Amino acid sequence: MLTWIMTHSFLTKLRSAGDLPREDEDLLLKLCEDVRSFPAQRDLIHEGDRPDHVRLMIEGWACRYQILPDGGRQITALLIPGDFCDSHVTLLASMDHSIGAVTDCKVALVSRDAIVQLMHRPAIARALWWASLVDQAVLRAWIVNMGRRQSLGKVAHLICEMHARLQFVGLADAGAFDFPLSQEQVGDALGITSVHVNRTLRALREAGVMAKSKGRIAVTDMPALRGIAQFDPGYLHLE
Amino acid sequence: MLTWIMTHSFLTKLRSAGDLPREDEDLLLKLCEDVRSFPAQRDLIHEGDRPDHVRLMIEGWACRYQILPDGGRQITALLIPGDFCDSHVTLLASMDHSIGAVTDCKVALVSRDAIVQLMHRPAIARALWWASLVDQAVLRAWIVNMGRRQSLGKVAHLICEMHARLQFVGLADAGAFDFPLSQEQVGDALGITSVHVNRTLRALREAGVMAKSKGRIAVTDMPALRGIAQFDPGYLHLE
DNA sequence: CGGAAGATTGAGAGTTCTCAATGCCTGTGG
DNA sequence: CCACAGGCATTGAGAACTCTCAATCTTCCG
Repeated sequence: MLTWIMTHSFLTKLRSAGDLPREDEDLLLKLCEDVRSFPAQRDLIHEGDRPDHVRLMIEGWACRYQILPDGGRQITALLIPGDFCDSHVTLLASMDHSIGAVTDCKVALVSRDAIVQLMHRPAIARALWWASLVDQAVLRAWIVNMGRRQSLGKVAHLICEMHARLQFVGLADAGAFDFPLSQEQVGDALGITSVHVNRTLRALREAGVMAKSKGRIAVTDMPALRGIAQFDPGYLHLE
Repeated sequence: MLTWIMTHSFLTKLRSAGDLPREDEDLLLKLCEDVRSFPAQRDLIHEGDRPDHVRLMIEGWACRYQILPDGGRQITALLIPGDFCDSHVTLLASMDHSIGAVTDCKVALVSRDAIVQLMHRPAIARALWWASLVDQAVLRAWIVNMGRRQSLGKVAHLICEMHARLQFVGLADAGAFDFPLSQEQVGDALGITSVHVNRTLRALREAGVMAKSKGRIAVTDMPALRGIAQFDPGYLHLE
């Protein structure tokens, strides 16, 4: 599985930043031998921690989130296989947010020193920089989503984005894919109430564009869904 | 002015990432000799452009923004002196958003090649990486702001953030600072209507925490304002 | 079978938007 | 120096969207 994700997911993403020499690929594969499992709900990293490892998602979903003084919770990013949890490690003093496992997860730990080593490899440094820029683009897209769309568009856009990202790492086919977020979690990600998420999902179902059951989504009319979401995948910089 | 901003603003930020050797500072200063002026409203970079320069804000305010198919506009970041406009240049194919001048601006252009050179300097590479991580933290804070606060808190938080950032680069004192955004632009940044921004500003004024006239804000009760905003400056990673 | 978590639904309350109308300030031209 | 146009800011009233607070239903699991 690890080998699979490194070759099909993470490396695929790195390659998007340019060609990666074969020896760099080997180096990366060797570094990720320390893989840990986390159960759903458990925090991978907690706000205030000073992690000395960089974490790479291998399996499962996780999320960045923050808790506000009034108890509100906001999810600021969803992490799927191939995503880095904390590019911060080597530079910022401490985590300004937490990362929690949405489902059971497998995460590869790479030591701080190993990352510093890796950064000396031009191709890898470029790839990590590229990944960071894509993360920024996704954050901007979320801001646009929360600011300029109402619930129907928000939910549709989230579904479109996760579908595109999952498909890119080989975890979704054209029509259906795993989507393990509860309605409560979708609400926390979009800044709306779980009750309203429920009504919105019903509206999307009744519009005939998608259906969700258990932890799985089936998109029945992708063009319509993308229309509702005003979804343009360009910001993901995939291909 | 250029020398001033380089020493007091940008370099101050870079130093936050660690000590910067004196020769690196000189190198940076020399690189920023090509400074251009842009009038308010003009785009510095337009979506779809493939810029071959990195731009550093020297004077004035600018904003990243996106226009949606339905005509809506969302500002995803505010740029003040010392901020980079486009760390993207060397890696991503094209801009996925535009950057517009809010006020008259002065911007330093650094060539792509010069940046690549700079990245070979460990201290500078680290500093640029650090700046990018802080940008991400600000984006996450905006997501939290848009998702979990209502208008009063949103506006208060934006004011607190800009005050902290301006103060860090020496452009604000404890009580007052320039704030050139129109109510329309504040609305575009926060995902609310300019009409509602107006009512919200009035509420803050009537609460006695701040006043805004022309392009200037005077905060009369910072603790109260930060309380309303639930503002915790930690995410800016200043100091 | 019982319990717990998540999903679903209804009804009323609250926030924000829309659409206009009006007021204020500034720069321009006579 | 004044009139006037244009861009913001301000205000009101009703509509639309989303939230809150329960209550009920389903599903999953021990």
